[in-house]
Amino acid sequence: MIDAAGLRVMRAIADEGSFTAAALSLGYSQPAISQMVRRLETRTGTTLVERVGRSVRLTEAGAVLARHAGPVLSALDAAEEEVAAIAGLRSGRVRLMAFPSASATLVPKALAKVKAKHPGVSITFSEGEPRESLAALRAGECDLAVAFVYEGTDLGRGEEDLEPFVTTPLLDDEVLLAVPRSHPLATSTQVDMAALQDETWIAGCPRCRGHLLQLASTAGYVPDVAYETEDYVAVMGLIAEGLGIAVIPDLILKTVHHEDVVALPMTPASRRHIVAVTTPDLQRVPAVKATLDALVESAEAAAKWAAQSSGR
Amino acid sequence: MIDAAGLRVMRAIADEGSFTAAALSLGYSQPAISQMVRRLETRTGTTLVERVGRSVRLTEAGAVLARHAGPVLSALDAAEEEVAAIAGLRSGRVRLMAFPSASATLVPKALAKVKAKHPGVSITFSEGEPRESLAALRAGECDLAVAFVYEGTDLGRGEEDLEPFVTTPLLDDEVLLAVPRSHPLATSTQVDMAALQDETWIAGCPRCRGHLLQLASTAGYVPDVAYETEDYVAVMGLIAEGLGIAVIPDLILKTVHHEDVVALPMTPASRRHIVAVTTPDLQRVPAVKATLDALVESAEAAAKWAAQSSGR
DNA sequence: GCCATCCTATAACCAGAAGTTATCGAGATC
DNA sequence: GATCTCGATAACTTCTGGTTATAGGATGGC
Repeated sequence: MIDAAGLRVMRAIADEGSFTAAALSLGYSQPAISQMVRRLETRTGTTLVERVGRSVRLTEAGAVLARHAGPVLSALDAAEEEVAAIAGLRSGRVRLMAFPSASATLVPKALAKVKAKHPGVSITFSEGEPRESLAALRAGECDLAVAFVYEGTDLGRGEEDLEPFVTTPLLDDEVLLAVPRSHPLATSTQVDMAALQDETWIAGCPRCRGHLLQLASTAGYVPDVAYETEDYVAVMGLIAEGLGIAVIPDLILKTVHHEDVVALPMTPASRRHIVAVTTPDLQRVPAVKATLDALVESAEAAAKWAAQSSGR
Repeated sequence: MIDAAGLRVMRAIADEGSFTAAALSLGYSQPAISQMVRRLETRTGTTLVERVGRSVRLTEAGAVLARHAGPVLSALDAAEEEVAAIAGLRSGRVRLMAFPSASATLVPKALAKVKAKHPGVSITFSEGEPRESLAALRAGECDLAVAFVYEGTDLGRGEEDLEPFVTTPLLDDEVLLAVPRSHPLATSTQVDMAALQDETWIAGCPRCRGHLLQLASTAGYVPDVAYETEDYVAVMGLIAEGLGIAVIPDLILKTVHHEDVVALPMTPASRRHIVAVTTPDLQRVPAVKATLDALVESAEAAAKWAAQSSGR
């Protein structure tokens, strides 16, 4: 019934003492004020201003409205400013989730970028395997997830449903075969998956295990998985001791290096795609967008560095 | 830019959890909410709600708006209620001025009526001769004045300018000649003004003095005014002691009665009109209107009583 | 796996709020 | 008494904020 614009007008009249001056101070024309007051008067059913001579004076009811204008308008301004701060990246919060090996380099770099560019934006970060982070995204407990998809597992179908989300490719991570330096194949430049039928295998996380099974399946056999651990330091240790071999993404090999383990390209080549996942709506939230952009930048830098490093 | 309606919608969405439920709770249709949110989003330049599956969830910015809705809306409601109270006569203040002899009966009766009917309305009352009360009315220091005009002095012209005001007749007060019981004319039923050329006069307030001068002037002489006082009790005392005679309005004679003074009708008959005066705007203010109505009622009752009393 | 159901988005439309310019009339000023 | 200023009014335009009707996508039961 009564709105902020009305209060603003009444306050201007109280402050300025005339319709014309109030109109000027609000950037309106004089008749606009005249009509607005009349509208308010019919709405409230009371006289709000007293037209005396060529000036006007507020009645009691009019003074009441003018008096209430202050609190209401400043509260509105506060709300507007708060939203503007979020829109202008002077404020805002992003809840980011990423799988563990992404946390090592990609995420920290991106966080640093955002922090440098938009100090007001706070990012809360937690680790989680793709399955968890996507569930959190779906549940609204997370705004942006860094996940991965193994090449070959159909995007959009299968265990994780990427349908309601938008994915942004970050890195293509080649999956390599990790064997002990003492292994007969350690000197090969390339290894055929089909030639590994009799090996003993070490599997990583459940999804990685699934990927291994799929690779073997395409090659026509079921691998003998002797060990399972999500701790890749442990995996490297196991390999170094000759207890088995494993398929390990390049990105992980870059972080947990072991001198007694060599990594070899495989045929058929296998990759995992590291992607940032969010919803179309959240992607438009400035802070989320900024974080996403930072992730893309960091990923590009990492890819360049990787290319150089593999080049020499 | 951002208004109360928008906040109300955002709060409803936050409370109800869906556009449809919010629409229902606000009495709108569902598309109205949908559009309102979109409008707000384009205005703020930020995503406010996250459309997830068949439900919606507020983003950080959306939550900010919903959070601010409470204070703003309740402040608006308070303003509205306060104005409604004034409009509904549950509140309100009237600044009433009346000339002294009106204060004796007319005004107290009217005040009592208003107080009984609208206990929330407070009336501040002060005495003042017509000149003062009209000045106060003009200056906005008074909402309603009870004044009088002597018949013969042109309404609307002369010393007090009644032009910008609206006047409501209250009583017609006959002006009588007050003489001591011992006066030769005391037994007359009617006295001609022309026959009083050689009397010694007592004048009341300046205006009453002016009226006396005018009456004498029409009768063709200048009266010998020996005493002037605004205190009518004193006037009566002076008359009773045979120090002079006076023209006194009936209403005053009713209140300050003296057994040694008799009041006689005069020819030509002279009256003063007692009126309530206010501005067209103020007359529409409920509390002022109620007080005015009460004055009219009290005046009618007084007139009836006077008719009976003069009848027997 | 399909169908019923529930939710949001969109289109097309409509009324009224809210602004404009142009002009009038009344008060105040010199 | 002429002039200047201020408010009211009229006529018109624009755009906000609603409506109904309908399409489209997600969810959940059978």
